[in-house]
Amino acid sequence: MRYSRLFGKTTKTAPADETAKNAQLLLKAGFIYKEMAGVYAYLPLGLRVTEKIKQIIREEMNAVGGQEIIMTTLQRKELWEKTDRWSDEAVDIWFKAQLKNGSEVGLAWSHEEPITDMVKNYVGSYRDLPFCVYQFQNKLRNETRAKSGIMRTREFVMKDLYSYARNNEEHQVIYDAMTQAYLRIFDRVGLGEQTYFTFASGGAFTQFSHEFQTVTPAGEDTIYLYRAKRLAVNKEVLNDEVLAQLDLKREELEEVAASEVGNIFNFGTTKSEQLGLMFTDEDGKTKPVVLGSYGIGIGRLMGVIVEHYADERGIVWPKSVAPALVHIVSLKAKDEAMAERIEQIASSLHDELENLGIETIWDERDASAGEKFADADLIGIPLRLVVSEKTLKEDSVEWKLRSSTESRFVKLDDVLEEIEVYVSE
RNA sequence: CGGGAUGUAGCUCAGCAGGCUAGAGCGCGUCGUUCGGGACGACGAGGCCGCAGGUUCGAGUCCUGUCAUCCCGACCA
Repeated sequence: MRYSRLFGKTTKTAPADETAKNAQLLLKAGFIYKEMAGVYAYLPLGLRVTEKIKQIIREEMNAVGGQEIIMTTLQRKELWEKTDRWSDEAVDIWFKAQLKNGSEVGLAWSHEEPITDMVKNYVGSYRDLPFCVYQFQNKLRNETRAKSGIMRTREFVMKDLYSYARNNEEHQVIYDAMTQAYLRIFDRVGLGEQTYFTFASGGAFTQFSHEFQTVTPAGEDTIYLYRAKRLAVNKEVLNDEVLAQLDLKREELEEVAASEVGNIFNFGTTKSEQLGLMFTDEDGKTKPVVLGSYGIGIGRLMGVIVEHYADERGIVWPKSVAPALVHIVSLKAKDEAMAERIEQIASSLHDELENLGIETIWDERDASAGEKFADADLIGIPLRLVVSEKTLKEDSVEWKLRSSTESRFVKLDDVLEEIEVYVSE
């Protein structure tokens, strides 16, 4: 991708009405556009990152048997009435709309009810179970106060997976597999170290649900860490009884701010019973299906990655989710022949990398070195290669990782091979 | 939903005891000089001063309303 053709521009100043670091950086770097409070559009660079994150999640969900679908944004009122969640008193974040004929519809804030109702059409026998379906879909939530940039928004893409099992034992096997898959996901996007399996409020169905909380000052939640066991307890459920149950001592816990990047629930059979999702078991008896729900907010996860890795110069993307892996910067030269050679080397390097399937941005603008470096630092692509008079005099390019302050020269003859090694690491 | 603050150029902001034709920096365009960490000069384009109403000879400036944005709190499967 030629930088000069890239849709989206960097800016020197961050918008005054954004204070969250993630949104300031993503706006300055041209990854997102703010449509209104808590509603952001994704530009090419931002979209690439979300697609990388989604692909990682997709791979892990598929690996534990998830099958991807996509539900609808418009939802039927009657389904939510069956579970007593249609009224604004019960769920205060509803967006609702009307059809031309006057009937009310809901705009999806969750898909538990519709998906479970749909599933009824395809489940009759124990032979149809268990299974897991998931989607990446917009959630619309009429939050009274959006905040923290892209961390808490009114419209966002969520991966939500739903598991349907014959009994609690079967459900638990899936639940545990999902837990492991989630840990792999957070590990792969670069947040494994600081993301904790956290005991949280379980709602009406079970004592606990489990959250995946990433430790960050930008987080809205307060959790208590038990680092050695890689566990945490959300403040909302912390009491002596819970501590005893989990075999934790209060003085061993560490209070930190964290952001909830994932949440998994056991719904038991309550919702199935409310909506009439039953199956005939081997013994010929009719039983309710055991339901589990597993969510990850894509935008929030992206925001947390930005918050965690950014430095004073800008964003620093982990390789796994970076919008591109290589950022080529070609510099100007006084000498016309030299300028032409720089252009030619940079251009062919760019083409060769793209042909190898290595996403590359080439900053070929007629801009000063400082400006290009500043933009490269802001955008945060992992590997920066400079092609200039200085480097070509040594038949080299300058190799610098965004996460490091050091740079070195790599011979033109070796650079492709070194990049391939770097990319596959 | 309660409290606080702010709306002036694409962005960051200045403006005033109410008074000439509304300003700066950045960004943008043209030309020239520069050329490895956001260079410099010249010229230029760009404004329903959030919106509506009111007070006044006169409103970006005062008053009322309204909309929007941010922060704190409440809320948060």
